[in-house]
Amino acid sequence: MKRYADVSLPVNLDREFTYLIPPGLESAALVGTRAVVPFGRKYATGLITGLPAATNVTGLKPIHDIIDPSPIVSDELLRLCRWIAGYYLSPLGSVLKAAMPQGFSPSSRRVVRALDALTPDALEELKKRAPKQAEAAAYILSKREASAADVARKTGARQIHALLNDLVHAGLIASEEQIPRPSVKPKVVEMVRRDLLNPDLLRRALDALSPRKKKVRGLIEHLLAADTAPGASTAVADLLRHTGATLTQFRGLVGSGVIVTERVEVSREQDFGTELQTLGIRLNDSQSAVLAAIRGAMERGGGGTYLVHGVTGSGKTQVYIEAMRFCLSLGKSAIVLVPEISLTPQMVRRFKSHFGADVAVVHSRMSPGERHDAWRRAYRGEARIVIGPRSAVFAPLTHLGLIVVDEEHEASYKQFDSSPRYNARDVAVVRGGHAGAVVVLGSATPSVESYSNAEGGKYTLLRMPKRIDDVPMPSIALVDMTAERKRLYAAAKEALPPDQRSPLKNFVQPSVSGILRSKIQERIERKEGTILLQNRRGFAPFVECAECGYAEMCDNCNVTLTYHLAKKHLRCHYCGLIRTPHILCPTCGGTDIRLRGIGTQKVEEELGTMFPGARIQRMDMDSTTRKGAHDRILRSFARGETDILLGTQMVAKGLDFPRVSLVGVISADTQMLLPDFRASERTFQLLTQVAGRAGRSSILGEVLIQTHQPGHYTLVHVLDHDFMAFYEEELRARRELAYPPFSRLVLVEARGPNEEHVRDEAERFARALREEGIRATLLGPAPAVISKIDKKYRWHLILKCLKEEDPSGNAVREVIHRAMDKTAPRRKAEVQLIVDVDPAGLM
DNA sequence: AGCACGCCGACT
DNA sequence: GTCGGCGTGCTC
Repeated sequence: MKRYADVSLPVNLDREFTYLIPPGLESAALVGTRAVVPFGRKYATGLITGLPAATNVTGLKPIHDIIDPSPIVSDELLRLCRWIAGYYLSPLGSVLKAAMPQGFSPSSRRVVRALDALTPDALEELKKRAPKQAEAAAYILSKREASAADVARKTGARQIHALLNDLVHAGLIASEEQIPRPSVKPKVVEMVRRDLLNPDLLRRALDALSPRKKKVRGLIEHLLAADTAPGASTAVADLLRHTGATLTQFRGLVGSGVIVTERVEVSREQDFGTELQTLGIRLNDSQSAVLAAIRGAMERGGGGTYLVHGVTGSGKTQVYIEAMRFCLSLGKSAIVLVPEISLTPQMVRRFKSHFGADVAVVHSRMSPGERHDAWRRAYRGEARIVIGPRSAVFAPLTHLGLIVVDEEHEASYKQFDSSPRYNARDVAVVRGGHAGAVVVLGSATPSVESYSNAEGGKYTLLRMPKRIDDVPMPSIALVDMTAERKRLYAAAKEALPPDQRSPLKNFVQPSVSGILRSKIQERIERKEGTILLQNRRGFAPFVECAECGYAEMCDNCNVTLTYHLAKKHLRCHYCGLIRTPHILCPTCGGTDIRLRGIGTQKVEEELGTMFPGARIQRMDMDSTTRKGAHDRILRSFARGETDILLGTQMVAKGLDFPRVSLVGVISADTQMLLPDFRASERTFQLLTQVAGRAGRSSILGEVLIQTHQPGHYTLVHVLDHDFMAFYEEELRARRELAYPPFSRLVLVEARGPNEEHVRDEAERFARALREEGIRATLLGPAPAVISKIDKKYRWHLILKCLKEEDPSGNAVREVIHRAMDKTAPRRKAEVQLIVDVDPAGLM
């Protein structure tokens, strides 16, 4: 029998702890089960990650309890989590936390109780000596029992534990650690098994009842009349609601043995409804070829990664569905990763219509209970397909045969805001490798990294160059907004009497050009749909004084505030700050405060004046906050009740509406010119995606992109639908500057409220890296592009290591590790040091 | 990450 | 003495 267990705890500590396995828990303490263990002064829940035969640590504490009857993390998943911890330089505990649903690792809470010695007299006495303690004691006395957190909140005490300890030592209160039961429990419903009912018993009970007990008689009659097919059952709650009988009456019948009930676990996942399955779908030649390659790989069973480069409208989803169907037929399970933004009810219905209850969907709007249930259905093998955003890569499925990563280029696969900062696409490739599952990365605009992996032979490239039903690619044209501006300006001057033709001060160019305007007008008349993309929400992203150039800035962040029309206020898109705009310029007292730049709300307003009577719908984060709003907007557009769908990148992803014949891009210049090495790639992807929304049926699609940079290579290649040309040109630029895929990037960020301390930490870390002999180019440390967010200053240090020098990146990670250990001791508490391996962006 | 512990200064 | 506000070190 093993006597020791290594436990990984969900704390930001980069190591595991060894515990004794007490008698009685020997058979329960398995790798992959959760253990409740004493940790410091508290109890914490961690995962058993190993059962070492021996240890040289002394003073071991025993495991307090084992939660799970069997492992909830398989060896395969644990190995994956270990890989993530190593590759992304994050503690295993935080990886496991990300891999499990919320609330799976409860820790104890301190609860204090008033003792008899705590009398009103004693309280009076205490008040003179220690007012703060007295305040806490009074609260505890009034409640008899309270959590330390409650006492802290009520009294505002900073060092609550020290204070409570004093009260404990004075013999006034008692203190203990309470371990909460897991907060989410399976939802259990009591059911009446109608197929197990005994009609004779029911009839006898009915005869014995007085005729006045109408409700109970109704209940029994209802059961007698009911369907008795095998497995037929009714929830007790439904039965009572239906018949009007009370629970007490029902319990009476159960007590006398007339009715038998059973408790059944049910899922809280909401029903999205299903769409009628499109019958008789025939795959075209390239779809069939791609499917055949994937099926072949699954049959061989050796795994492998496939990059499916299929143009927009080439029918990638149908290929995924057929691959999944084949995967299930082999008795294996599948994961489908989808960017959060395209996990629309429309998409969910599509998958559900094919696979029904075999699918568990996870998404960000689900409650903890719903997530828990989806996880459980996958864990128990009831759902063999899990669809979700990046965290779905951790789905607790066994016999994994297929992982699909849809829109593999999407930045949302990379977790950037908390540890572990992993990229789910890359984790999927590794998981597939471990599990022998086939990994399919799909995109119309593959990431430069993935495409180069395919070229280098790491992935197998599969192409789908044509749209289904041979629908032609839309025609794309650029609108030169600088030329347009000159023309409009000249025309405006022309309209004035010759003696007044001095430079026009208040000339404002509309955000919709003349040509785009007339194309929209045509669509409205023909009752076809128009999609307009403007990837900035709000009304105006800058508010400026025309006289001195002052711009309204956020108090907490180094960014301009965006003006929002509905509430007529300024909002920070980084920290959420809201305030009213100045009426007079706070620096020069100027009166000419202008709303500059273009947000979706501004375009919406302009469209309203341009096309009176047109039905315009705006779709962005502000208009889709309410649950179901997203679905409502799209449905209305699909039914032709909306003429123009205007929005941020939400309108670019995965929508499929045959009636759309025109796509307009108001401007992509700001995004294209961002100081980030991926700015061009992002822009190419977004524009190609949105262009793909146009012309999916017999109507020829048309796309207009407005720009001040008509010669930019990104736009030129979007025009030509030429991914390869863009890729080649982008790759040249990346090679020149040694950016990925030629190098590996690690972004180190120091963050904190004191800029000097932040800079010191960044510099100290850079020194430590050099001392440890880092073999990489160091850029910085320097203030980040956005040098302050939420009152915290940010300094960046970028590590660029050539793949030729350190192909696996292990050497560099090793050095970073040592530098972290070296610099951790004297680090200022308020300064955070964040290490981001393979960052999505450098801003 | 919590939390304890120790040290300091302010307050009384 | 109490009460905050640090920095430092530990958690099997």
